Amino acid sequence: MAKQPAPARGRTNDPEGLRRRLVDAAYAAFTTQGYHATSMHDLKREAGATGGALSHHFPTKKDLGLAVIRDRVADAVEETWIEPLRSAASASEGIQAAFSAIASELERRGAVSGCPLNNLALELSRHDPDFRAQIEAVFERWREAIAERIRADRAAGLAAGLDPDAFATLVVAAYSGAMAMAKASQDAAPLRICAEQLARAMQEGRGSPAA
Amino acid sequence: MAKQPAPARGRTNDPEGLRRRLVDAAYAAFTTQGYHATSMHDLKREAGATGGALSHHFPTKKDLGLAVIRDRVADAVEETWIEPLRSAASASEGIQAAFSAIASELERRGAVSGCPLNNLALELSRHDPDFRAQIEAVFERWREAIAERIRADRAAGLAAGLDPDAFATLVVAAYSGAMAMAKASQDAAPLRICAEQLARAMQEGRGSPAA
DNA sequence: CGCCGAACAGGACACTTGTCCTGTTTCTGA
DNA sequence: TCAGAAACAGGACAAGTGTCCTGTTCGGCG
Repeated sequence: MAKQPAPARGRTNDPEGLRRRLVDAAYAAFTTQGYHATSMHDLKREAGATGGALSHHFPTKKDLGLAVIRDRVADAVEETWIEPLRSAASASEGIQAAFSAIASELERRGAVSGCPLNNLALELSRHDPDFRAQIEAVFERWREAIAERIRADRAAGLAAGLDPDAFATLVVAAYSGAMAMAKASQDAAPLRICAEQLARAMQEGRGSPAA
Repeated sequence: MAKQPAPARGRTNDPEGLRRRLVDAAYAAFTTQGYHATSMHDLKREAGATGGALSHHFPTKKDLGLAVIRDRVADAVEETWIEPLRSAASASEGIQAAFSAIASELERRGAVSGCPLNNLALELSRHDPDFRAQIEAVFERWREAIAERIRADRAAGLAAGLDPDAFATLVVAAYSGAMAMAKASQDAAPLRICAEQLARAMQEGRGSPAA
């Protein structure tokens, strides 16, 4: 008499795993389609999760969005920018390597979804103060990593004409903007062009210190 | 006996006026909150229009979005970038003027909503091919105007070391990216910093022609 | 073994979304 | 003057939206 709604025999509790699948699905969807353009229903389906599970791990959509920025976007910046900068022979080479790797990756996959951080930044910065704070922190970490690398070069006698903080801001801005142009044209050319222009600026900046 | 639903006595047909109010409201909302975050209901209320009127002028939301890009975003780029470039004494001064005017405007109003073109570009480029084509056209017109101004300078013997097209790409990218950073930090500083770095690059580029 | 909280199932819920439809009013041209 | 089209009113509509709620099951601990 009592309803027995499919015993769900194979279920096994896996909090970390399910949470990871949810954040992965959300990261992919938010950074390609956008935050508002992605529905919770799609995420549930993509991650193979039910409403109850989703609600348990992330009570609101905003919680999921914050987790995406903190756990995925920050790592993406770390992986594509900060690590290459660390392992390169100079700031200039590290910057070129980062640009080049991403441009090649875009050309390989044939579509440009844009910079994950930038995508979420423009959509959510004014939407919610918590989002804004998280995003700003990632931008700042990125910028500071580049500036620090330039300072290291200066200590070694390179790039004496560059203002580390100011030029790092330019690098981040040029990359973000170039990616926006690349997304609009669905072509990696703006990235390659900006990389080359930045290289030229750094090369000329190797002279005497700035005013 | 027959229903007489408020005779609406004061009504006067004003197609152009109502259409303009609708596009104005949509431009303001799309560029500050975003396309998907803005509802048709809000736009109706803001523009003082009814569903019938909105549906008459813009059958779908996409039609309204395309009108915003074509009739407002393109004009905004014209006004804030192309005109200043035309009236300046040199490309460098025009670029500085554009950056400076916008940074001052942001500081005056105390909030950074971001570059209208960039906001819509990141949200809609991958959402719909028609949007992407419109946005790409605006980007290209913007970039080409800068390149053309640099070519004019070269013809006059200035900035001989600059590649007009490549540097114009860098300018557009730096501005777009700086605006994204400004939006995330709610501070115009990235704009001013990038403007100064671009000025330095142009100054150093006044030497011998590039390789 | 018994137990209890965490993990998850599955659907109800109220609300909003964009679009469309039927009328009514205004304007233009013949 | 008088159709007839364009401009607009106002609400209906289905299809979603995000969130919440009541159960059921798993897993560790005494």
